[in-house]
Amino acid sequence: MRELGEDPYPSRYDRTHTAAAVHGEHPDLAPDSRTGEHVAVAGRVVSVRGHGKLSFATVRDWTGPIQLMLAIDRLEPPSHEVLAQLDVGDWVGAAGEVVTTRKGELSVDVTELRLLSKALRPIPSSWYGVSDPETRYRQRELDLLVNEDSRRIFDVRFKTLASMRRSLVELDFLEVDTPILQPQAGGALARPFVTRANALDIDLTLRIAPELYLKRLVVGGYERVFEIARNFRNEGIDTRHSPEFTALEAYRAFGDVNDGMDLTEHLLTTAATDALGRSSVTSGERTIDLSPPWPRRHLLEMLDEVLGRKVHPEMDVVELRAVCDAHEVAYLEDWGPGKLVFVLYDQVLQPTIVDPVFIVGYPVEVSPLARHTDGDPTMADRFELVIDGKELANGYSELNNPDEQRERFETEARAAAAGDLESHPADLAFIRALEYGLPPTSGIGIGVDRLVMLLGEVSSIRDVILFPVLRPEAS
RNA sequence: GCGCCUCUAGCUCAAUGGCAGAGCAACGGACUCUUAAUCCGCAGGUUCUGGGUUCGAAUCCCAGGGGGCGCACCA
Repeated sequence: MRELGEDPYPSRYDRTHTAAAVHGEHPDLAPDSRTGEHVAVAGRVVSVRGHGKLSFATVRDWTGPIQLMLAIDRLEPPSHEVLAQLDVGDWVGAAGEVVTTRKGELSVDVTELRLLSKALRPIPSSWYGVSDPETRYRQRELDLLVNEDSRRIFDVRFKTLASMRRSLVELDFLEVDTPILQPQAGGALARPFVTRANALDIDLTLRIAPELYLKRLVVGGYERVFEIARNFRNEGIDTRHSPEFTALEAYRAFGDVNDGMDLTEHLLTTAATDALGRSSVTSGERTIDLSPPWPRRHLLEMLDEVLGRKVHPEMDVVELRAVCDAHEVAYLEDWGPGKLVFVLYDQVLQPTIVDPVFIVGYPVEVSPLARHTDGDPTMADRFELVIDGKELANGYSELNNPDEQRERFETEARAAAAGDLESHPADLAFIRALEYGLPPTSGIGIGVDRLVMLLGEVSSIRDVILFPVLRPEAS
């Protein structure tokens, strides 16, 4: 191209129409018509069908494909040379009249074809695509370029995020951003990544959850806040866990656990409609109905049904261990009764749930930041949303009594001191904030990646994260 | 972390101990209504890496690397 005086990487192109706009303006043209309308489109060449003096090419922009008709006697110089050198994968701009072919396909009858960027590497076969998972994850740009289904999944992801953000803003929630680098991890039980701040000569941890900072903002007077937070947990990687993942957390002053369920249901059902245009998804052989309202059931009542007997975190650990044994649920010696009740739920009850259910009431022992239930100090006003056997969201009436919070933290700090890498020392700055007064508050957290997995109908979290963490390629 | 599977041309895949191949893409040519265009021609390899067994290894064995899946921990 350079020999012909054509720059293979020009600086700009004046596009007048996207592919979708051309199709949108001419939905029902009869075959072999001419519109007299001239447009300039631009996109990546995905297919070329040459016929000597007449060629067809399909270019795709981010709204979809449009066909170019390239008749040698209507092309103006230097378009002939561009066409002669054209490869699948090149970016081109094409100007000409909107027409339909004899077969009826809407096309641009090109008079000027410009090369916008040359593809030096060949694009994989459009028929077979790229299926090797390693290539798809390492070279996501190639995956997106070739695989329609990959584009579909990320379309679902970003529509879901946009929908939830829109819903929250409409409800007067303020989007905020809180620290990712934190002096001390908190807000969840998880092993953090640790990094070094040279200027301060201290270690910092990457956040495992934004929860404590968001509640401090509510103390500061922000009555409705949310953050779409990238969290980092230094733990195992599998089809449901990524070292970095996205959580949506929202806090609303003066609300309780029921308001949290209302909000969660609203956000998720709206997102499903906005992203998919329907309210059901499939998972393997099963069809999951997402239409509201979703049932709200008490945890202990459901456990009673599935276990055939009552359990409660007030019971003796020996008795609860016997229940675990009877259902082949493994446990550790140092687990208290609340943790045992929780694992019975997690192992026995949760996998049986398909359609959405809000399960309400969790042991305080496994809910260190949730307000305890009035009249029962061993249970917390907390819910989890379970869909298709998986936890998609959870939330609670926030614990705002600083003395009780301090006691809960001290329990966790003892575990940390005993060597538990997922437990953390008491966060004294958070306790101090509670001492200034946190109003009654409803908080929720939604696992965005898992939600997108559900809506996008894929089974690996790597399929919903653009660039998942992988080992570096060998040099 | 442990177990199982996998790695061959740019992509998708054959070849199961006996000359490393096909389709698509690329490259050269023909073709004015194609859309997985068609036709003719041509080229394409560290079979992930290293070692071993064998007359002979993509194939069998050992070690290492990447990836996938499952189990354990977690959301």
